[in-house]
Amino acid sequence: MTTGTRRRLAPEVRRRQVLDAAIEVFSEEGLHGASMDAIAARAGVSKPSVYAHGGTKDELFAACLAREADRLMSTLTTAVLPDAGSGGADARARLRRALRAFFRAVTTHRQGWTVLYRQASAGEFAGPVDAARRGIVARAAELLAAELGGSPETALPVAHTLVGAAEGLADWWLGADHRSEDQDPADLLADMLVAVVWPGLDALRQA
Amino acid sequence: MTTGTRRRLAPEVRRRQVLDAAIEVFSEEGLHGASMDAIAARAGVSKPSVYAHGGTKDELFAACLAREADRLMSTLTTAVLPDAGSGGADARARLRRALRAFFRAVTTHRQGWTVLYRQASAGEFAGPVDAARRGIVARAAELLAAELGGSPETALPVAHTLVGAAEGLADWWLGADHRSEDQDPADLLADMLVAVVWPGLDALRQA
Amino acid sequence: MTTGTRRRLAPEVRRRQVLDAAIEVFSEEGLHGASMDAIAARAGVSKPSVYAHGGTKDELFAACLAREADRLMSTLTTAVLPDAGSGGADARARLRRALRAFFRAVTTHRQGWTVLYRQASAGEFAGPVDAARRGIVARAAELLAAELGGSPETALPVAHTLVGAAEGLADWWLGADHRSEDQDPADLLADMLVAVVWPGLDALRQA
Amino acid sequence: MTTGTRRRLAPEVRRRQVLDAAIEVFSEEGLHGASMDAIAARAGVSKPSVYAHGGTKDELFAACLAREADRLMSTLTTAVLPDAGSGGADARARLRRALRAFFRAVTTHRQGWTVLYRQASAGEFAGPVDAARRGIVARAAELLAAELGGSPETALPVAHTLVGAAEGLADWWLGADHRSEDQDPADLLADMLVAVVWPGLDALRQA
DNA sequence: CATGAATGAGTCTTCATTCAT
DNA sequence: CATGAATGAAGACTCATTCAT
Repeated sequence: MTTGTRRRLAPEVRRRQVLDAAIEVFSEEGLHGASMDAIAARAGVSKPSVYAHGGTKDELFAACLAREADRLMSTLTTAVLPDAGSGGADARARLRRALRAFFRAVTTHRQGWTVLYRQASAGEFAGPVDAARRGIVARAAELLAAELGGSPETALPVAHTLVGAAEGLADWWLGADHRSEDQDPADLLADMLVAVVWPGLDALRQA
Repeated sequence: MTTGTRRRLAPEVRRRQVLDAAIEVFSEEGLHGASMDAIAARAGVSKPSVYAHGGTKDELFAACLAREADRLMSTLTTAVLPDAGSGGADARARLRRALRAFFRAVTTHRQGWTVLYRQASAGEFAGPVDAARRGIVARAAELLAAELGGSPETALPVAHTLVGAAEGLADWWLGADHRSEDQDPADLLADMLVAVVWPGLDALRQA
Repeated sequence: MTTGTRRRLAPEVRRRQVLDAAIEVFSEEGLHGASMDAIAARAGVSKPSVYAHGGTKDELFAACLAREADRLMSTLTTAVLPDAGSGGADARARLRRALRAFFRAVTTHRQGWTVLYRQASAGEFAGPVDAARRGIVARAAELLAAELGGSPETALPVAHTLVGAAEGLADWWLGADHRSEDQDPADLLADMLVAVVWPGLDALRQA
Repeated sequence: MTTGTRRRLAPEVRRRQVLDAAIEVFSEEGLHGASMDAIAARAGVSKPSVYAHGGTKDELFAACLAREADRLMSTLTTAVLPDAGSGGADARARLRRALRAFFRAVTTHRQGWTVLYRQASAGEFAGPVDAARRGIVARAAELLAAELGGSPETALPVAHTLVGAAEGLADWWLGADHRSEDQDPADLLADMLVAVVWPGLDALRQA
């Protein structure tokens, strides 16, 4: 209808179209608030196509969840990879780099993880959502343990604290108009968060 | 149905019943996921009674939101009131006390604010929800400004960070089974959070 | 609530209050559109009082119907009583007098019969409504038969025609703004209708 | 349900099915009395189909109204078209022809206009209904003005009278059992009405 | 394959009616 | 008696899902 001809696209391309549209609509309307009609319209395809390429509404939501979780996870991992865990004077810099990656992901891709996972923190999807979030936090805990010493398990509450803090700060930045700042927002936010938490983390390490 | 007899109760009592049930169900199922039938059943009244005492679904949700926001707000305020803002050596203790109040509220009343406001961070209720959360954070910013010096505006991002961190830590504690701990969980959590953030905050104050 | 004290009134007075309110509301909202709540509010009493004095909604509507039918019926009868049926040169004058009475009733008491019976010309009340209307037309047929000669049965279609014509003309007058006319509207309308139908009726009589 | 198989039909066909059913049910039960369930059942489709093809209940009712008004209007216009307005000796014949068309339409299609428009002469639809009826009467006034001379405005009350008379007479015929008459009822009714009103109209013309 | 058309199931909301005070 | 409070039943409307083309 949009193109006049109904073009046959490769299945993976269609699937990506559908997922993109779904993420947008889920982010705006919430899990229950989003309708399959709206998703189909946003994707520019018919409703049966949505079912063909995205499956049931629940499956579709789960796929969105998984894709955004993966995206965030790989962003973090990539940012941290180089010379991780060498301890010493650069630990602060490495934390800052990881946080900057997180903030960049979140501020660039607004409708992604942060918005998405909140929709479903209760209800039928509480399980998968929690699992995904715990995955991310677990990864953060591993990194922290490498930097600060100690086992990942003891680092777990600290990781939760850190991720929560980062989300809170990102919320603040996303909430108001900060578009005119000349600095890269990710840099700014990473600096702010490091200033607040690094002294405490450093002290924990030495304890 | 619960009582078998159809008892006449004072309107305020019934309203409380309905609000309590609504908060439970909204917490479990989400705004759109919750049905008025479920709320009526949970409250042990008929659906028309829900409408009579709680109004429309939207009004009911707004009322739940308002009640929990008020509850949390007054908890915080009460905890902080005594000898606030005297600066100096007790600032750390006062922060700890406020955090303990927050954690107590959140861990005691699981289905309260933290769970509730996330349901509606997008969609039709994004506005009210955000406003409520911003109110709480603004209060935190005032307290921080009193302790650390500086204007509430500059304290705002720090407040967001702090609230986010507290929520993250609370999530961790609520997520797994920590019921057997012998210490008061609120104390434990407050100690943990203070350990992470106080050094940084202290440094900010002196800057 | 209106008076502060709930005054005990004689049952008939209460019943009249209720019926008056019911006629108003039924006229404005229609049979199904009117709610017992609205009627109670309009009457200034509580809903159980409406039931106590007016009975079920159906009974109440039937009572309204009956009261307005009676009112119209007696208006007509009264107008026609003096020296009815003397035939001859005054038949035209007597027809005019009856019509004037009809128009006066209808234009004075807008929310009465004309509006009311149309609400229910179909549905559960088709029967009673039709019966009431037929009663009125039958009375008209009797009068016509007395004037024009012939049996009431043969006069029946003529009576239907006449009543329909009167209603149509009344509709016209009620529809637009004719408030500024200096002549009594009932006189005007009666004259108009007589001008159209009398020659034909007169011819019928002689046939 | 009627067909057993769920057949795919052209939208216009389905729309006609739905409109036909709606007119029947609205005629029988009234605007408020009719339920969308009943309309769906009568049409032999599911409720969502009614919404898909007929829209909201209000829209559906408006569509029924419009269709019946158009049908009646075109019937009248068609009947009157040939050599209209030539005045003189045939005016009576032309009036008779128009009335016969009206009566044929009304007696053939019982559940049409006459029944339909009364349902809604008050309430939310008072406006549209009145407008539609006024359209018909205005057309009648034009015709009358062409025949009798004078402007359509002065003919308006006469037109209202005439339409009302025709409706009243039609009511009489529809009310009782006249099925065994050997004459075409439309002819019979037109003759009766012409006998009553023509002399008066003729006199008006010469005045 | 892609789609317009169709539907069963469920949601919010209101109403006529009746207890218990 | 008059009433506020309570409810069973029903109605308008929407949605996720699937045939038939």
